[in-house]
Amino acid sequence: MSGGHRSGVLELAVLGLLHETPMHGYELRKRLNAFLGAFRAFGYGSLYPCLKDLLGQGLIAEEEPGLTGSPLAGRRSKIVYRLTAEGKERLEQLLAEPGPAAWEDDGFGVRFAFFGQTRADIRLRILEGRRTRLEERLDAFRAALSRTRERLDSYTLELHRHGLESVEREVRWLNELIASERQAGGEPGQPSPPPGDNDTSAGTSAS
Amino acid sequence: MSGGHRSGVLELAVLGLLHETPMHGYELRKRLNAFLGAFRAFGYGSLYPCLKDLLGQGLIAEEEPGLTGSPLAGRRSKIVYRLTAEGKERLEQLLAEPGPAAWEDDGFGVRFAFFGQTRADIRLRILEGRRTRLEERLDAFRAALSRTRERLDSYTLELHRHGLESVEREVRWLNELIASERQAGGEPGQPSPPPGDNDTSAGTSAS
DNA sequence: GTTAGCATGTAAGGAGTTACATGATTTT
DNA sequence: AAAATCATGTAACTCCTTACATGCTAAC
Repeated sequence: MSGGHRSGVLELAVLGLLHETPMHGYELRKRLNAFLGAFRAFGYGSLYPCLKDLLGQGLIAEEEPGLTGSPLAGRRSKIVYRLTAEGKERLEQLLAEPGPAAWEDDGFGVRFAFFGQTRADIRLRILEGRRTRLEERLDAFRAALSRTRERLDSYTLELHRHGLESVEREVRWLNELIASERQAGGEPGQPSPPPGDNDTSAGTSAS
Repeated sequence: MSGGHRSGVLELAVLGLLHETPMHGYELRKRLNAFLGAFRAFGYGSLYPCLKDLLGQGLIAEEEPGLTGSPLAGRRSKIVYRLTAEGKERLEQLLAEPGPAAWEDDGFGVRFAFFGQTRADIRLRILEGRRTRLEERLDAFRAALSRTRERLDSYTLELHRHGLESVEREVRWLNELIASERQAGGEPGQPSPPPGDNDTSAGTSAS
């Protein structure tokens, strides 16, 4: 009934950021790109339609500055959005969602970035799901590689080797995170005990 | 004049694969996904429209089995495509194209996979372009990070740290490849002297 | 002779991107 | 008051994905 529901990374990221504090679109976009940083970036052409959509779904609302009867209330140039109760509910649902969405590159990335707002047991489930996903990918890939090995030239092989190594690297990273999560205690309900990551000796991951 | 020109990764990959040998669509798709492997995958819904399009542009052609007058010539169930002369030209143009397309994640990936068909000087230019691109990304990212550092929780920071490390890793990889290319001699015109990659001691990239 | 997998396609739509258009506010 | 940049939006388009529809061919 309200426009096509934009179910991607953006919706989640917007809800997550607005959960921390209300903001207007322009600022939201900057925070967004600082937040997702390395692995994703959005333009206004994506953000504003998304906001419109979320507004239509009642997940966010325009913040009323409390001057309904005031003579200046006609049209302000900044529109500050805040998360509604429904929005908060939806955010929690999205963050906890078990499906494949949470293991895909993008979906995992956003969810990880919001781990600070996520329950410990769900964090663990997402990390493990992601690891499983990557290991499946590795298996499928290695199988495919051994099937077609002789038909590929050395550049292609080098590309694949590098890709493989990157994925293996991420698996090791996940293993460390999972261990760290487990060690930090399994009590659910804790919003965010940060990973035990202050040691300055972590530059070289030996072996 | 002919359908919307699909200027993405797919077109290039299809042309590149058909340059090696003629194939029908089904096989092409398998080869495609084995070839791009880790970093990209396509379905028939992408491939067949692309073939149609390339056909319309005269870059590929259906292979005639030479029985125009034969009674069985009505409709075969396998359609084998081959690269035309125009297609070969376009392939070379795309592989050599200097623009940003060659430094983007996907564009770079395909081009690298086809380095075996690429002139040495162009290989070098692409590798260096990609490196520059990544270094710009690193700079922008580190700058953004130091600007907003205190507003991010430890999970977000961890995500960024990992992303940064991945990019730094790719830069090191590129550096090795560039050195290897330079060492293999700057004579242009050589289609594919493989990177000096037969040493079995390369398993651990120390430091 | 029917399941399994080869082989070719199309229609609808999702998720953003690019380019453009426009007004409000601050800086110089 | 001109320039910069903050702020909001839209229309068109890109490029690919999903789901579906359909015949052929080989195996059991």
